[in-house]
Amino acid sequence: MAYAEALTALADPTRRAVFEALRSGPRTVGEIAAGLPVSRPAVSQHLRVLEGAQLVSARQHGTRRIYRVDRAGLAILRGYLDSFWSDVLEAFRAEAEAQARAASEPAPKPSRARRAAPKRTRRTR
Amino acid sequence: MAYAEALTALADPTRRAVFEALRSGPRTVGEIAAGLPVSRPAVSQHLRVLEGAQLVSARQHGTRRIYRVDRAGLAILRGYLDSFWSDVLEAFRAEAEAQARAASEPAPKPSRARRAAPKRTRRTR
DNA sequence: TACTTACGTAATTCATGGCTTACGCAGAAG
DNA sequence: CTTCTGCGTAAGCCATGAATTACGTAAGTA
Repeated sequence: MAYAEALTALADPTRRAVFEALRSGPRTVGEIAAGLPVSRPAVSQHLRVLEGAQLVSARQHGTRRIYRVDRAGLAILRGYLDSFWSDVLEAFRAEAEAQARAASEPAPKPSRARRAAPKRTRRTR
Repeated sequence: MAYAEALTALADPTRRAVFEALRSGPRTVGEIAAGLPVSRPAVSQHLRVLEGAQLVSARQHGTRRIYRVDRAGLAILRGYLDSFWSDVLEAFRAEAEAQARAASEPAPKPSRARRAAPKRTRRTR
């Protein structure tokens, strides 16, 4: 379920901008903040979230922290989307096949019986 | 920039659950809501957001609306991550090469001059 | 025609979280 | 040792948005 953190992290536009700032290579916090319309502490907070999602990692170099993209979070996210993608393709295939099978059958009654009505449970909260 | 909407849409856990409910095939709004701890209107609102992100699409069938995964949004998202991934790999390669070049040089002075200090602009908002 | 089903939409409430300022701390520099 | 730089953290404010209830509507059904 690690992809959840990555998706949450990348949902915010500013945080995505922080992430994109590291796209072309490592940067310090100050460098990242200098290119964005938010304060440096805001960038620090975003970097913490990104780090928690394994999307970035940091190394201390003197008094400055150098952040870089961590491929782990990206790999997790790509893996999730890939599995979803293949599942969807499989579902499409199965659906098309079922439809083709139904078209070649005599249809027991022309009545509009689409689908067995699922058991309905009361939903309140 | 369409990937932004997709990321925003998939950031919410409930909305992700709605999306996942369509992973194995088309479903009606009521069916989706029956499997989730939220009300049916909530599911409707989530589906609207997902539709705006091109992650799902709907077809009317009598009185019910059948939602299914739209591959467009997924493709956009995967494309964004893929391009980011390759950029990151390229940045890593360039960095490793620069580091290897620096290691084989005489190093003009053992002083700790790491990097040219970037122009500092006041940042407040 | 009246009733029921399966929705979408509007209005409202309330929690999440993003941003700021203020502060503290480690490391380099003098 | 003192000063400055670069950064993380805390507290507080405020906007965004997720959920609910109430309502309206179109399409099947009796």
